[in-house]
Amino acid sequence: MLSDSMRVFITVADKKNFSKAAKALSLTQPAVSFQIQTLEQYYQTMLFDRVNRHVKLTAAGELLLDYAVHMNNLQAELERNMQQLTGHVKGELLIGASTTIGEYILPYVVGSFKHDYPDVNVTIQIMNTKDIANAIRNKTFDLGIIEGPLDHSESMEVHKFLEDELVLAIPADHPLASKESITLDELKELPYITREPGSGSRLIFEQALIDADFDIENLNVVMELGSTTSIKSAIMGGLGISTISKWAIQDLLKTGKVAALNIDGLTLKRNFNIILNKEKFQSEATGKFLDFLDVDNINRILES
Amino acid sequence: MLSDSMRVFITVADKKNFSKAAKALSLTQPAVSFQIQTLEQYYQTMLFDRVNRHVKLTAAGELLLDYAVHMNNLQAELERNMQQLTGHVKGELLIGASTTIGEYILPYVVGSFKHDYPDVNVTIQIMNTKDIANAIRNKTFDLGIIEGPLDHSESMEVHKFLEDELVLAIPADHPLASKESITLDELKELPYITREPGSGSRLIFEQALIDADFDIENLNVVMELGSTTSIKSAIMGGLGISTISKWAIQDLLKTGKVAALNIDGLTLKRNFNIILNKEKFQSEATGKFLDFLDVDNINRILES
DNA sequence: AAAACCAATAAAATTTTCTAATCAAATTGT
DNA sequence: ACAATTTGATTAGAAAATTTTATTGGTTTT
Repeated sequence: MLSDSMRVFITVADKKNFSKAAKALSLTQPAVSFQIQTLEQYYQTMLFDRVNRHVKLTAAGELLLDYAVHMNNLQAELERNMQQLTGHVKGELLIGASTTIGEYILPYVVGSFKHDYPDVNVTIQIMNTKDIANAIRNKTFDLGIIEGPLDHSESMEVHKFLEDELVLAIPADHPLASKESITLDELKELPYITREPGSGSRLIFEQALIDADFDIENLNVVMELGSTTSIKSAIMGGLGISTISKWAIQDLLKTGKVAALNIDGLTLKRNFNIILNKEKFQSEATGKFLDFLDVDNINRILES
Repeated sequence: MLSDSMRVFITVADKKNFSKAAKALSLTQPAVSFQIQTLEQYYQTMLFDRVNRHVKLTAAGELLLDYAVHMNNLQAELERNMQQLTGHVKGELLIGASTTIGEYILPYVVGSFKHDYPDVNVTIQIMNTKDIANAIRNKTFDLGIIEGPLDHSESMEVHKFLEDELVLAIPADHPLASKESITLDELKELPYITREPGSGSRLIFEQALIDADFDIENLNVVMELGSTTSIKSAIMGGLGISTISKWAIQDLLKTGKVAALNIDGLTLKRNFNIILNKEKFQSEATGKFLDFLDVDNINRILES
């Protein structure tokens, strides 16, 4: 166990700001000031230059940080070994996830995981792919699950997760609902609800249309909505139809309220990917969660 | 900085006894119990088997000790680097020394050292060579200074320190006091005061007599005393003469109260040696003290 | 069987750490 | 230039943690 003052020091060095470090540690700023002063008195030297607007490590601060980080890593390693030895897995698990995964898949997975490992505190943060990648790079998050691929980057580890497929969601009482698939010509006639520009689902759909030499202008777009949930509501309200992740409409499919159709000639598949920072020491909780993300296990969970 | 509970844990693991660890840490036994319980609750496992009469590390305890020691070493290294960087040398310095060194040389050396490094807390413990060697092996002491050589041992580092010489101390008003040296025949007639059997000085003297083919029985032993100081008093009281380290009678020589004579045909020289544990990380205080023990420096100090 | 040893526990005292409230200095925006 | 904002230091009081004192119960030793 590292001393508290060291943990505070590492955070300040990271944030370069006493107040922000305090927030990150759930402390008040004076508490942080106090801990840093304690260290500075102990080592009889300034650890930070309090220069306008931000603080900067002194040479002594750099030296201390070096050792502090090293000790912190040792501590993490110890923690993992101890949990493996005793079987008591615990700690924090921070996951960054894209919308569909975070809203429609992870809640069930985490529920099941918490059943097996009740002392692991799981936090799911829903963000876009770029922010997730950054948080993984920073080691702020333990793992990320993104929709689609990641621009290649050093020190990132990518694992395939589930396969996703956009399907055409149609209200169950719609005349076309009984079909297996429809053609692009049939699609043209239907009132289509689209996601906002830049959304991953929209990009996939439009790219597939381009690949199929279909002019997007021919779509009968009746509405643009900013979230999967609002699109689902709109479909249920009979306002139109849309292409949407099969995972996002599991509930509606099960209760028979919507039908999922394929569109002839369009491939709307993509992969969900798990991303990790190779250089981050993984806690036992992260390790167990990764084991848990095994596709067979996930299917078992999502079916029940 | 290691947390307090870790420091307590290391001590208990070392002493295998809560109460003794408490004493070593200047705490009470319940405080130690509390710290260990805190760790055990944190890791959700027993760290010690409380078995009759002593405590024993569990597997989890062994694991923790491993990391605790590693972190402790890192901390010591950090401390040294920080002190080198800032120039603020401080901390504890525990020295084990043989009698003559501890009583007649080190006090002056330490006085001078404290002048240069006031924040280093120096403790001199006077013990016999065997105990000093053990304490160095245990890493309980930072360095030892012994009279005579050390039975060779792995992981021990030996440095030559000052040269010592036993001289015949005679009251200044004695008829022979004006001579440079006396013969063994002359010595036979003088009332000789001896140290207890097993004493280093006595061994050296007797070995020299054997080497010179002189029968010890021929000595006119009038008294046996257990310390250098008591022998000095006895000599001053005119009760007899004795062979004694030249360092031990510096004061009496300077004030002209005794004379130091050589004995023809006897070599009564030996070396003081500094011993260190190669595997112990040396603090900056130890490093600076070793620099201080440079022979030229010592002579300078002892002359003033 | 009595004495000695050892760790656990409970409650009180103490020390350490934290928060709330303010302050002063520096920066930013207008 | 001036008000608003940001940032860390300071101080007093509150809260939390650690430690001590005192005591108990279980072993082992004598």
